[in-house]
Amino acid sequence: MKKPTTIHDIAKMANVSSATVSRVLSNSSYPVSKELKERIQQIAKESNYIPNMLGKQLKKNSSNTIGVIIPSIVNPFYSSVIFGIEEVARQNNFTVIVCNSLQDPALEDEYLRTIMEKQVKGLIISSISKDKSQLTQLMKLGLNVIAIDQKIDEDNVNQIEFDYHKAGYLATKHLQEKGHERIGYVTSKLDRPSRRSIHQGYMSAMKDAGLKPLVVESQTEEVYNAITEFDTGKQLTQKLLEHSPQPTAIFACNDMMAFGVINELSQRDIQVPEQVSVMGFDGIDVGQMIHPPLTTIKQPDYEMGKMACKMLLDMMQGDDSPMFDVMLQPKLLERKSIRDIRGEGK
Amino acid sequence: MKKPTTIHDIAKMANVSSATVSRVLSNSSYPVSKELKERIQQIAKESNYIPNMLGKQLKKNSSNTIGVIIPSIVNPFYSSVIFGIEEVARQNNFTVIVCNSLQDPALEDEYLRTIMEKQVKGLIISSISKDKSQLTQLMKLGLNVIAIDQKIDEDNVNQIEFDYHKAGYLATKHLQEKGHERIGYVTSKLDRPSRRSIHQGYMSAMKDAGLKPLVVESQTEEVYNAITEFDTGKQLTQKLLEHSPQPTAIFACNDMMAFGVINELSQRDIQVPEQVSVMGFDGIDVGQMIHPPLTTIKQPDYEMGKMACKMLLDMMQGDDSPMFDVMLQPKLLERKSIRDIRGEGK
DNA sequence: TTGTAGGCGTTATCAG
DNA sequence: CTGATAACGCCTACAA
Repeated sequence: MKKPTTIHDIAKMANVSSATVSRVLSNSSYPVSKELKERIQQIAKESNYIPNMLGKQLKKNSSNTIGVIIPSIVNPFYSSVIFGIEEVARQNNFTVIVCNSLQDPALEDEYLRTIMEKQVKGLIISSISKDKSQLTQLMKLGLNVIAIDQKIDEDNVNQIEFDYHKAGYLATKHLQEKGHERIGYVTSKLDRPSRRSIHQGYMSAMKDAGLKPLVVESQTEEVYNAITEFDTGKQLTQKLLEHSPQPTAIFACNDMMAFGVINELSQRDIQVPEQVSVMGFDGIDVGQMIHPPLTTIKQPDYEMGKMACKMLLDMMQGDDSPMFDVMLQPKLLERKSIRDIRGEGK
Repeated sequence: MKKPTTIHDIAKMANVSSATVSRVLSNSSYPVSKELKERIQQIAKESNYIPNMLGKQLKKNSSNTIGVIIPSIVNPFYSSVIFGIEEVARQNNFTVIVCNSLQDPALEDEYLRTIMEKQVKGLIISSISKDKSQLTQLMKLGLNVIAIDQKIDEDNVNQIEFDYHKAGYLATKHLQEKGHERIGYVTSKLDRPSRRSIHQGYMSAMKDAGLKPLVVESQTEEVYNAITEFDTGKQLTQKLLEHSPQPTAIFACNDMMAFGVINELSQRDIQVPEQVSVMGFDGIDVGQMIHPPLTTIKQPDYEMGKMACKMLLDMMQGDDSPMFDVMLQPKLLERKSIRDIRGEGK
């Protein structure tokens, strides 16, 4: 395991100065005679030269790296986002550092620190912590920030959000259009802006249609966990069914929960969608593999990742054309878990 | 956006040399008087000093970063692995760079290159490319490598694998113990060692029990994609059902495919598990949310990530205690998709 | 077109 | 205990 070759080594071998080698090997526009250029490239190849980015980056004071802080990569929603980010990053010769904050503000801060130390100049974050003081301070030191999913109300932070309100509205509206009037909404704790927005979307749609809302909210705070969501879905369904008259449709705040809803209904021999319709939220793949395939709302997660990364790179290039926040629009994935009950006695 | 403070700035403010500042701020064991130490720490804090790792790392020639190359982070199996890796990495002040190779050897090589350039000294890889020449060359240059999931037959590469063979055996055996004799195996293309091992496990178990194997293999090569697996499951089930007498149990090479199997059976009004039992493979969360909950084989993915990272860090510390390859053992998750048919006329 | 030399921020060696 | 000073690998005025 000998020392790696540097531009100086190559300079010696070629009997030129290291400056010239640098100019050739870094594809500088600086003029170098063709003959020399080729010789140097040749030698570099033969000696398996690998540039040391630390040197380069120290000099340039930037690291061709972007940081991504999200609650948990295990949440398929976020892994799609990252997938999009990573794709764009790679195309631009950037590298991605992934950080799972686990919804823990302390961890989030710790990661922010490491990111700064590593001279990362761009960050995509779905932040959960209330206190944005560290973040704003770091921005003053030159950190470019794009907030995804969870809004950050600070100047110079560009947002790229989902239109949760519209999504909630859209889902509810769709159920109404299929003739449903008693539509229940089951949701995990309304302790995050995104969840509150969906809820509000539901409320607006009900109000606009002159219908009485029926909401059941879970009180347990939890870190993302598929099974928990599922169980919550079951429990909330139980509660919901205590109401009389029973709803003809149930809208769940995420797909896992919708699975729970369907499961609970089946266990009580209530047919979906014959007796009760179910609307999900998220559009995860398995939704189309269950029975009945789940009608749901799809948020463009992968696209969010790509767009976030593009915006971030623009921002870092000091592209001073003004930036705008983006609100990504939801899409209805119509499958088979909702029944059209128009024109029926019910 | 002014220049960041360096140890020199702090040195000036404290009227000491930058050497002393370095010794204090890097927690060196080098003796510094208590009084000075405190003063420097104080000033560092007041001036919001953030160390520049590029400088440090250039000097030390290492980057406190590990690289992870996997086919795709969208595959929940790999996102669990990464989750485990990231956790251990963080605890040891390491940072993780994630690379999606998309099963493309060219991309894999590209990533390897960037990783080396960034002076990353440790790599965890699930490699898909046949040609390991670049990898071995990089190892000579000091790259520490742990291979996960996909075996790499090179010296100095430590393996941490799943026991796919045993897993396949275990699954088949379980079906047999429930009285099944005509057990079909549906699998995606047997073009990877892992898949071949499961298949062989199945074959051994059938042979040991004196039963005739019944295998249907997909011929399409594909990148990981949940829906594709599902559809493949459906198609292969169709084929399988053409055989007579029909199997009483179907074992699928992954859970998504098992979902497809179940779906196809339901569509043909074949009850699971009453008429045909189904065994999955992977243990993804949603398996317990479908109907019937899927009996399956769980590979310890998260643990694999943790272990891989621990081993890698040991390796990088030049811990010269000999390393051993690890074979992680599968576990049967018994749920409701398999029926006990012992003592029946069938 | 090429070379020289200084510096990016940090640590380590060697004197004081 | 503290301080100069020389690296680490690369880039870039500036000079030739």
